[in-house]
Amino acid sequence: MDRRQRYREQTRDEAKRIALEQLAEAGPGGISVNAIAKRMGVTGPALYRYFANRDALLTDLIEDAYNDLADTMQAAVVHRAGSATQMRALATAMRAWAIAQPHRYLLLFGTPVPGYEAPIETLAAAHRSMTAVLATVGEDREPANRRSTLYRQLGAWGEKMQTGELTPKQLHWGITVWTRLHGVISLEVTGQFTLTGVDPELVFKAEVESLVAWGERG
Amino acid sequence: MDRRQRYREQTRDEAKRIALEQLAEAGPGGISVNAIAKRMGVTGPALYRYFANRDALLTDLIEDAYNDLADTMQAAVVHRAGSATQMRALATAMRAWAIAQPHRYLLLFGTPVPGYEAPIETLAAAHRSMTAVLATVGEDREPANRRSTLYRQLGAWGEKMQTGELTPKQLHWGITVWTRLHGVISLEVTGQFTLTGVDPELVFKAEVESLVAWGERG
DNA sequence: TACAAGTGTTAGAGCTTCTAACGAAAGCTT
DNA sequence: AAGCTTTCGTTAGAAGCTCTAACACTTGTA
Repeated sequence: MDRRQRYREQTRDEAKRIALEQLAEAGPGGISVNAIAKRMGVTGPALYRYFANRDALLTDLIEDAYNDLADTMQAAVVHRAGSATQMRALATAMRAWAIAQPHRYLLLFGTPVPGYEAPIETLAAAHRSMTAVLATVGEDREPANRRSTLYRQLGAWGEKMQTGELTPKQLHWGITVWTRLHGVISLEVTGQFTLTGVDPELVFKAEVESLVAWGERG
Repeated sequence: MDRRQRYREQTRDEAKRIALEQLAEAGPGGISVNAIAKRMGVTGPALYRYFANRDALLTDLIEDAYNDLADTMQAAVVHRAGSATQMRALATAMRAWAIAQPHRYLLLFGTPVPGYEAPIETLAAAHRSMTAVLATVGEDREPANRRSTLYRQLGAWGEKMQTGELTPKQLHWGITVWTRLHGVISLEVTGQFTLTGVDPELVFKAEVESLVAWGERG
């Protein structure tokens, strides 16, 4: 990494940092290349040497967020023993990440930014997230030999993901964990609980315990 | 309703209709007052006689969507007997509505449009949606007399909503139904299942059956 | 018939993304 | 060291956007 390249990285990072602030303040639509440049002390068109266009900047933000979330989830489950413990750690970490930066969570799971197509780079991050989820899966005490369409698709997915010895039932459980945690978190970060007066954290914790109880049944 | 007012309604409706097309094509950011006006055969500023500004137009779209979804859910559970049947009908209707117009579902539950604050008018719609969900709740065979914080908050919410004789446990179940259905639907409409090759409909149906089974246990 | 209300127009300020052309600085090669 | 190439920043400008102001025309009412 020579000098020029390092400087280039710094400029890109600073632009992204400011973009994240704008994102938090005014949503994805509030991110303006022009305004970022102004705050960096350069003119608007200068930034186009660093990002092909506004969409490219957004794509970078999304990729970073994917990786950051995957890191967080992975770190939460590693060095922990027992699927119940791992489940609680994973769930807590995931929600904490989302609550700390709702706009970033919504960048990943909210309204998709138009023109964005998940690039191959995010595949690795998605894979790491899912691996973290699958670490919380308990053992399959009575492997189902039912061969439904869903189980066949799950089997194919498992092979593609190289998940080792996990049964379709376990993979299905992983997806269920994912959808249920996301269900609560998503409604919380979009503010859908505020009208009810019910504390979303308590709802979330109850959902996690329900998952733990179900998981311990095998 | 005199002539002028009727004409005014028509103009507003046409503008909203075109806005929905733009929404489907390019997301919320793709909605342009100017472009709508041009397609209607008038100049840009003319539309500002009908909507105070772009945000007001978006707010109208959101309100309409809220009401439409509430109508759909309400219609799904009414004239049906048995909580399991009602649950399946509600879930199917909710998902069908979301899949048929993902952009509209995301207008409600995706990234919130900045500057939008849920007006009182949507309260009624939210209430009707929740009532539909609560219709699928089975009886509470052993009412918990546990007095946790969550149950106290649920109780207060129930009184505010005038839900009649529903116990906190039943209200909690209603919220759980809501978050779990939303969890799967939300990930489906944002395209998060596509990489897995697993059919979201099958995942959704499995989740519904899991809810039905849990509900029948009381 | 006269007046008021409603609806449309053009002009324009101020913002945006993004391209084109130009000048200056930094690094590499001979 | 001299010269060439790559990189980076500038200004100018096209084309779009939201939204306001001022003006004209049509419609409904007193």
